[in-house]
Amino acid sequence: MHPIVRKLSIFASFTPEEESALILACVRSRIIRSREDFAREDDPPRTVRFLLSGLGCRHKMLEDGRRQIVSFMLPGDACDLGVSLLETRDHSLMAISECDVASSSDASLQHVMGQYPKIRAAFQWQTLVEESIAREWIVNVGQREAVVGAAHLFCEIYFRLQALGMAEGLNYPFPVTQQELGDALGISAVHANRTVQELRQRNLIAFGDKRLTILDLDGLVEMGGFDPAYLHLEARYDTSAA
Amino acid sequence: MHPIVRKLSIFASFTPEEESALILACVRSRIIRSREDFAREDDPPRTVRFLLSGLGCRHKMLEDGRRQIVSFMLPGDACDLGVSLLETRDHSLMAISECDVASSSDASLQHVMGQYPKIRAAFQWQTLVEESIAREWIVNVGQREAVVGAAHLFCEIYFRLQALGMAEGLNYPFPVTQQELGDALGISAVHANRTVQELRQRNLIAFGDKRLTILDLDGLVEMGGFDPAYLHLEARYDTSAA
DNA sequence: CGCCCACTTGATTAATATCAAATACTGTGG
DNA sequence: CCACAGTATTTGATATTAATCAAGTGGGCG
Repeated sequence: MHPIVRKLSIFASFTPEEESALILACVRSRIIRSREDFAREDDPPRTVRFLLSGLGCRHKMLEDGRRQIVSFMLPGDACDLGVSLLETRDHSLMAISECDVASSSDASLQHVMGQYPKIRAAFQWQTLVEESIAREWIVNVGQREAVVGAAHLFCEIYFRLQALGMAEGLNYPFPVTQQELGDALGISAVHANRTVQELRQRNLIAFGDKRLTILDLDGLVEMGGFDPAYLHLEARYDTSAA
Repeated sequence: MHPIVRKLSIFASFTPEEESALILACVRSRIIRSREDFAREDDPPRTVRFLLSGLGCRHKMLEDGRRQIVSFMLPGDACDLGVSLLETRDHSLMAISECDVASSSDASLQHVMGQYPKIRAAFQWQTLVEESIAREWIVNVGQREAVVGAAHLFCEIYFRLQALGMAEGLNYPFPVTQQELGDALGISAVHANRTVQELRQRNLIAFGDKRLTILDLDGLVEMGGFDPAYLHLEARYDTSAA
């Protein structure tokens, strides 16, 4: 199944016609090298991009060189939904692993959404979920201490991949450096290292070789105070109305 | 001007017909007392609400009693845009001051958006800006130290009010307690107090009597590393296409 | 082989939390 | 108007968390 369809199918099921409309709206696809920024702050927002494969992130730099990663993008995620409504980008996009990124014009997406209300709803759903995840990150970074926040993050990625049918057991590719992990959790790389070690010592995870393995899902969920409700992974759209 | 129209007018200008369609979509309006939660996590999302007057916030509680405020809502802000697409709420809404809150059914909003593409675009814009603000909060809480984050927050509120034409000089109503300020910045109430005091000593702000006064806007902007670009306050919609 | 980068470890410092107590402010009933 | 209770703010002392500095280990790869 095409990654975009797979992602939106979390929200609703699509007819073959809708599926092909979705897929046809995405034109070019190009390979982004690992660690390459494929959109920078202040870039004029033109095309709408979709991550087809690999792991990406959104991040913001500060003047003093600090950086905050504000979300991770998984296969099927749209990178710039609706961005034509905004004058400028407010954050950058980076490929963590090598990524396959498709592009689409905003016009053709608008056209598809006009024709298929369910697709419009699905993209709107994706935007809302993204926002919900951002709010949860504020909590993660603002309130949870390092070990707890790390556990929460590992759970988030696991549940999102799981919903895509991409979790291989309790083991998933997670090629982030400890520096990047720190940038996502709002802590230093050194502290990220100690944090990972603590989770390892508690036999909750294994992390290395660019993979994360959950050794004790219940334990990790409890440690992170994780409740998957905010990911809104249940299908919602009334398909009879299509 | 009606608060909702005033807010969306940041994005685009509306014809009288569009304005009245917008206003008519909002039915009941009720007064919420200060500190009252008017939506709780796990509430089933039914109506779409709009803040007409007062100051509100979105917040999330943790099991241990900690709380994170994840955004402030100003007059004209929609509280639950598109929320009918989600099964459950993922955060609560609280009135900080006494608030006037209007309600609307999702159906009637859908109808208005179907009829007036510009209104659809305006609500989409609002959702995107909200998400951008959430991302900036992740940075604020994750990377900036307390004084800097506080300065940044005070700038954010100022620029947002300014865009609504509601900043009275450099002085605006800000009836949050220092506990709430701490909950927004991810710091303790005691530290919030010392933080406020530092900003006062530097002659950047005055804060008291439920108002915030900016004594030195340039200084505050610099202290907070504030760049208003992420608020996306420039009108964008091509009105000739209406 | 040797270099580069990520990871690891230890020691010290800085930021912030927590605990505790005192002071001011707000509204209310008498 | 005053006394009072309750809440918010302020201050000080101490504890914890995480940052920084510095040095060492280890693997992957030209």
